[in-house]
Amino acid sequence: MQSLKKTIPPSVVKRLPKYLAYVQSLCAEDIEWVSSNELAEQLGLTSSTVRQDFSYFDFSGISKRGYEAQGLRSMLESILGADTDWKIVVVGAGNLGRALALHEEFARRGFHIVGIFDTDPDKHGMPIGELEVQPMDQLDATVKRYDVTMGIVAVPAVAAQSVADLLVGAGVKGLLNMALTHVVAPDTVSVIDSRIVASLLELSHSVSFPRK
Amino acid sequence: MQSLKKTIPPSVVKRLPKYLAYVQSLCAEDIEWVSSNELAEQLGLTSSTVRQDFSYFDFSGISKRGYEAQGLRSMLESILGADTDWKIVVVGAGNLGRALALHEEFARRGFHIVGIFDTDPDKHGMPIGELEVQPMDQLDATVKRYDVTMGIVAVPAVAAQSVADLLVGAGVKGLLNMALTHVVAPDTVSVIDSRIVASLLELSHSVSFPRK
DNA sequence: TGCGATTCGTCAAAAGTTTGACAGATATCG
DNA sequence: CGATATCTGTCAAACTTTTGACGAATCGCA
Repeated sequence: MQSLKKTIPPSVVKRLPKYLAYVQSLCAEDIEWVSSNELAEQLGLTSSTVRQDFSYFDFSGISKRGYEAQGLRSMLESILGADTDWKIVVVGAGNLGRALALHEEFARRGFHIVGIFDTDPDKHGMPIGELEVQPMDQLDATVKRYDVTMGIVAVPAVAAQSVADLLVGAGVKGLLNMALTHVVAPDTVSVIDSRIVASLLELSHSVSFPRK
Repeated sequence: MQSLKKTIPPSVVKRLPKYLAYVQSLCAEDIEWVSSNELAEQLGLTSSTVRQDFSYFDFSGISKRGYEAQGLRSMLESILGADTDWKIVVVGAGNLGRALALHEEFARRGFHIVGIFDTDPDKHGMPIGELEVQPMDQLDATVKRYDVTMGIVAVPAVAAQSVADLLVGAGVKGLLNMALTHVVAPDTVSVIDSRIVASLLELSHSVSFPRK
C-alpha cells in the first residue's frame, strides 16, 4: 500500500482527485500516454507543478512520451484509496442527506453508504433507495457491524458538532462536514469540509471583487 | 461597497465564511464582543492568523475587548456579498441538482434559485419545490430575465464543460462546479469547485495515511 | 491615579507552495 | 547514425501563507 517517497503535502493531495478524474477519462478512451503539459493545460496548472507533484510518489514518466496512463491511474488510485471499498454513513436525512444517499456516483467510486440516520422520529423508517432512515441510537451498532470508516455530517449547523462527536465515538476515522460550522475532532480523525454555502459565499466575493 | 485595504488573498477569503458563520451565531445569542483568541480556538486557527486576516479590511478591534460582533458581521457580509440577494440557476436535475434546488438554506442566505435545467426531456416540467425543470434552451432567457449571476453545474463529468460554456454564454459571472472534472472559463468568470467525491477521496487518503 | 492583565496591530522570520530554468533522456527524421 | 525536438526530473528562486514576538492601547481594580 505504501508507494510514497514521503508524505505528500496537502496542497498536492488536493490536486490528486483532479488528476485521477482526468486520467480515468483517458483510460476510458484507451489513450496510453499523457504528458505533464497536457495535464497542466487540461487542469489549469503549470507543467512544472504537475511534474513536481508526481515526484512525491514512486512513478516515473518517460522523456518524449510522458506518463503511462494506466500506471498513473493505479498509482493515484492507491494513494487516494480509490482502489478500496469504503463503508460510510450519512447523518441527516434532509434534502441534502437524502440526495447524498441516493447519489449513484459514490457507490461507483467505492464509497458505499450503509446507513442514513436522523434525530427526527417522523423520518425513521422512511425509505431512501435501498436504505431506511434509522434513529441515532443505532449509529454505533451500524458503524461496528459494517466497519464504517467515514461519516458524512449533513445536518444543520447547530447540530453538527454533536453529530460529529457521536460519529467519532462510534469509531469512524474520517468526517466529511457539509455544515457551515467548524467541527472539532481528535487528531486521529480527519475532517474535510465540503460546505456548499461557503463555496457560494466565496464565489459571490469573487464576483463582487473580480481579481485585477 | 469597497471597504478593503487591498485585495484579500485567496487563503484569507476561504476562511471568511467560517468567521461569518461563527460571528452570526454569536449575534444570534446577543453576544457583543469576540476576541481573536476565541475565534481561533473555535475555528481551529491561531489568534495571529485571525488578526492578520482582519488586517485586510477596514475594521479595528479594541484592545482588551476584541471585535464588536455586529460590526464584524456586517463587514464580513459586505465583503462576501452575503448582504446582497443573488439569483442563481442549477443545471442538472439529478439527485444532487434536485437537492440543491430544494435546500432551504440557500434562500435563507440570499442565494435564490430561479431556475433548474436539464437536457433530459423526460424531466421537463417535473416540479421541484416551486420550480419546474426546464429544457436547456430556456437557460438564456431565464438568465437574462432574472439577471442571474451564478450557475451551479450539477451534471455528470462528461457534460460539465459544455454546461459551463452554456452558462458562460448566457452571461453568468460565477460557476459552482459540482462535477469531478475541471472546467474552463474565461477569466472574467470565477469558478469554484465543490466536489464532494473529490473531498471523499481526499478523506480516504488521509484515513489511509494519517499524518505522522 | 497608577498597576497588572488582556488583547490588538504589525512586523519579520519560518514554513509551505509554485514557478522557471536547465541538464539529461528518448523518440523521430533525414 | 547524428541532429533536432520534445519531455522528464530536479533544483533553486520567487511568491504566498502562517506563526511568533513585541510595543501600544485599553480596562478593571486597588
